[in-house]
Parts: sequence; structure tokens; C-alpha cells
Amino acid sequence: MLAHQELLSEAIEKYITEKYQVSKSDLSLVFNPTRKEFRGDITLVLFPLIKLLKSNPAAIGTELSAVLENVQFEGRPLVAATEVVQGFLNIALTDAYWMGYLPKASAAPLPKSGRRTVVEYSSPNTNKPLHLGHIRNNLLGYAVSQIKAEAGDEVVKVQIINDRGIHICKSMVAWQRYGNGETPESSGLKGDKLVGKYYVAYDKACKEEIATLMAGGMPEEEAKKQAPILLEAQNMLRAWEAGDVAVIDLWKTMNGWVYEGFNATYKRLGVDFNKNYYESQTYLLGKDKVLEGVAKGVFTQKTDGSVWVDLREEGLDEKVLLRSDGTSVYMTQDIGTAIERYHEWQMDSTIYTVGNEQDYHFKVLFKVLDKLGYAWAKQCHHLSYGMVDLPSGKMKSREGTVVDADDLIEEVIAAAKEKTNESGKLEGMSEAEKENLYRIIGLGALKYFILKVDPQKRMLFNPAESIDLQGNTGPFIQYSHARIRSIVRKAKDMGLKFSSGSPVTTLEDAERELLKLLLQYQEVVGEADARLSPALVCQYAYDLATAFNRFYHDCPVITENDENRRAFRLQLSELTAATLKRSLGLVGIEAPERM
RNA sequence: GGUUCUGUAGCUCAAUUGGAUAGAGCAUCUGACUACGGAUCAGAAGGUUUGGGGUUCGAAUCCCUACAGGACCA
Repeated sequence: MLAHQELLSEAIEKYITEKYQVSKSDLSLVFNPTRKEFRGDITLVLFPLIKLLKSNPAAIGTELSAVLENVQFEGRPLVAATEVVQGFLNIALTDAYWMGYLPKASAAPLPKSGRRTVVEYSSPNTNKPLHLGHIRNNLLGYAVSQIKAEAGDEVVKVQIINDRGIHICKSMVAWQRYGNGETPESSGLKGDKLVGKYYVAYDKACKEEIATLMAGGMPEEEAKKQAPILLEAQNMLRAWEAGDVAVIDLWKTMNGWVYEGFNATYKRLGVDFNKNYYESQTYLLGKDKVLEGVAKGVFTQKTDGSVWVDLREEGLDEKVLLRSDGTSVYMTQDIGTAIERYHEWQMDSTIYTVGNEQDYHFKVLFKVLDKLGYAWAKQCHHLSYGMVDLPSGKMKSREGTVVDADDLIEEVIAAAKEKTNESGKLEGMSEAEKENLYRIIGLGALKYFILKVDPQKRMLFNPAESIDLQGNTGPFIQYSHARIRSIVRKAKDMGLKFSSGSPVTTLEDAERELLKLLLQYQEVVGEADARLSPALVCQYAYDLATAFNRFYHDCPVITENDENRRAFRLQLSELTAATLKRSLGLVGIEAPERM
């Protein structure tokens, strides 16, 4: 987007190829941003040229400096100053060059790519409420969707719900036994919480039954298989697969409760989906496709009837696709879902947002789809993210250390309320506006805390730090935005001008740094898209907020006397607020006008 | 046991994917034009990048190895 690197690069290439008779292909110029302790905007690394030109860095540097000083941009000098430090040629560009880009400094989406991307995130089971792990998953998936859209793709956000299987039957059996007809309405419990309660009840009953059997002399292994409530659940699963009307009805009812609960959580969290997929609707297709694969000879059926794929040549191993009794495994339904989804969307790529515990699973899935002959299998990506740990260690549902999503959301909002009331400037706000602000700040803190970490890495979730308002946090950026908006509003009330007929031609350091950062917006979006990393957007927003705060500290804005300078600074301020807001939006964080 | 990911300041995270003296925040200490919104800004201190080899002009980054932790597959 910015022209300088290309111009500098061309000039140097032309000079070296002509003077030293080296071919262009042997010449690779390495540019880096200049480190901030040196003067300059961009730096050419000279080391790679030493051998090629048979000279030393200092000599090469001074020689190239002379070349660069003649480079023009739109009829004016591009380079203001150069300096050779060790093996590096630091190049400072002219303020006129930077100012030329001011009109383009407003954050805007990249051009349409013409590509359609499906982003899958949140793949809950319907027997338990959502927890902190799902929150990381949802925030990542949503943010990546936003980033992809900003990078020009058409994005389809989908959820895959694991609504069938033994786990949901366990909740159903327990509800039948102990529920007395309890519903979300009768109990006032959120639907997913209600179903989760019976899953826990199942677990408890099952353990008791196992203990009873063992007391009667049965070995533990046997008892675990023979517990009556387990047999009931297995019976129910068979009845479900056979289409038993009563079982299906109960299943629909209880899953319906869960969906209402999930939807409430998603809404509170601020994520949404264009389409939901249900494994109950895709596992049969998966089965068919696996059997087709057997017919085609890409899978093998063993004598017991089970179907396997052999991936040893690809460095993986053999993997079961259908059990000997013909029932499907996770892989089976994932195959069906992938195929159905492609038929529906014909997307150019798919992103699966799933924890890194499934790394192997997705390697296999993509190979299997490839073996089945689907060319699009190569465009499937697993956005693998690390598990979330607590200061007390891992989350373990058995030990009750799982952090419930709804509870967590309400806690961060409550914490935001408390802290905001200590130091906020909320006079004149209605109660409803205040409540909304607490929500925005609490969620801003939570989301930023989670998304600033590289997705791939395992992360530690410290509840206390997640609601910090200072330093590298969401609320810090939100505050910076609100402060700028306040300044801008005030300036407008005073009737100050935001542009002038004779714009400034020289820049203070803080002004230049801010302008340069504003111009990086699209580059950051592109990089975050390529690397599927919302963390880069978080870092950018933080850098931008910091750069503005320094600028605001160093440079008078409203109180600046020079009208042209003041207009420029007001414009910079307004652009910064807009870019902060847009960047935060990419990671699902709202930017309030006041706080 | 096999495969794979991770290891950076006391703590939580960065490091433009091989470039300069490894950067931020928190916590600690010190300061800021009579506060254009101080939830701000500036500074100090804090490092043998888990250990050991190697590759090269140059390594937190690539290779080998040991150790530690996580995950997956049996």
C-alpha cells in the first residue's frame, strides 16, 4: 500500500545490477522497520550485500545513501536523512511523504477477495453448560470471522452442535428418574444448566451403583459396564437410533432447553452464527460416504465389519471410521458435516476453531476427505488453540473447577461496575446507560485478556488480572478511545476546524509515529488474516492507543495556537479514535463514547 | 512406549518469522508543564531466551541432544 519500500528497493536494485553486474535474482534486499532508538523509518540490512559486492558495510552504506538521496516521490525527495550504524542503513523519509498519505489514514476494509470462507466455532455437547474453554473458542472464532471479513472474504459463521450420543442420553435417563417433570419454567433454571444438573445427577447415581455392585463382589471393570443406569442410557441410545418416538420427543425437548440456554450465553458474549449444524443430521451421510469409500477401495473393511483408513504412508496410523457394530465415531459425523457444508456453500476455505487436543483428529479428517477425492480438503484449516488453565491448575469437571461461562461473564461485568464507579465520569448517564457501559467494559476486559494471547499457546486465566483496567488491557484502549472522542466532541462544540487550506509540512516525532501507525491498519488486518491471529489486532490497538497517549501528552491539541497545526492534530485525533474503534470491533470489543 | 506442541524478567505475554543493546504490562521504586479526560505520561530496576552442542556475517527463532510440562495415539 505504501510506496516507499518499493521505490527504495527499485533504486537500489537498479544501481547495484548496473554497477556491479550482478543479476537481480541474486540480490535480495532485506528491509526492517527502524528500531526506535535510531532515527529513521525503514532500515536496509547491509550484511547480505557484503559478499555480493565484496565490500564492507560502512562503504556500502554510504554508497547506497548517495543513491537513495535522489529517489523522488511525486516530484519531491522521498528520503530526508540516512545513517549507517554497524551493518544497518537507517533511512528517514520526508514529512511531506508521510503527509501525502494523511487522506488515506482512515481505517477501511481491504478490497473484496471474492473468496468465501466458512468459520466453524463453538462445538458444544448438549449435556453441559458452556465454560471458560468455550469462551476462548467462541471469542477466537468470532474474531477470526471479523478479521477475515475485513480482509475481504465473504464469511459464513457456523456452529456444529454435538446433539446426539451417549452423553445426552445420560442426562435424559437421569431426568426421567429424578426429574419429576422439572422444566426451565418450573424451576427458573436456565435450560442448559437444568440439563447439566441431570448429567451430574447421572454421574452420581452411576458411581453409587458401581459401588453397590462392587460391594456385592463384582470386579470394578465389570461393575463399570453393568451399572443399571448406564445400561438404561445405552438402551435409550439404541431406541433413539431406532427412531423411538417417545425417546426422540424427550431428546428434542431437552435439547431445546439447552439451545435456549446456549443462545442466551452467546448473546451475552456478543457472538452469533449464520447457520447451525447438528451432528444428528450429518452422521448418516458420514456413514454413507465411508461405505462409498470402502466400495472405491480407499478404506478397508475388516472381517468383523469395522471400517479403517490406513494413513501410515502419510505418517499417521490406522484409524477406525465405523465400528464393528456399524455405529459411527466422531470422525464419521465430521466427514458427513464437512461434505454437507461444502454442498451448501461451495466455500473456498474452511476454518475449524477447535482446541489443540484435536490436532491429530483434524489431520486425519483432512486426509480422509482428501482420499475420498474432495479437492477442497486441501483448503480446510484447523485453527488450533491451547487450553485455558487456572492459577489453581487445569480445569477439571470432575473436580468442579470448571469456570462456568455465564458466571464468568457476570463476574467481569460486576467487577467493571465496581471499578468504574470508583473512578468513572458517569454523571448524567441514565441507569440503563450505566449498565450497558459496565457490560461493555467488563466484556472488553475479558475479551482482550483472552485474545491478546497467541491462539496456539496454552494460556493462564487469572480472574483478577482479567478485569484490570490499566496497562495492556481492553479497558485501557477503550478509555483512550473515550478520551479522544471527548476531545473531539469538545473541539466540535467550540467550532474548531479539522482541516485547513494550508496543511502542516513538518511533523513532530509523536505526530509522525501516530500517523505511521494509522497507515498500518490494513497491513495488520492482512497479517492477522494470514496468521489467523486476533492477537495481532489486539497488539496493534494497544500500540495505537499508547502512541496517541504519548502524542497527547507531548502535543497540545485544542489549546494549540497555530490554526493549521491544530486542525491537523484534531484530524489525527479523530482518525485515531475511528481506527481504535474499528480495530476493537474486529476482536468483538465495543468502544464507548464516554467512560 | 510412539507422535506432537510448548519452555523468554518474580508473574502474564511480545519479538516484523534469521537481523542492531530480546520488548510491553502487572508487581516494586522515583518523577510529571498549576490535570486540553491523570483509567494518562516519563524514568529506574529486573535476562546466560531451560541446559549442552551445531549451522553463519548474525540464532529466542533453523538442526541435533538432554531436561521439564501439556496434548493426542494406544
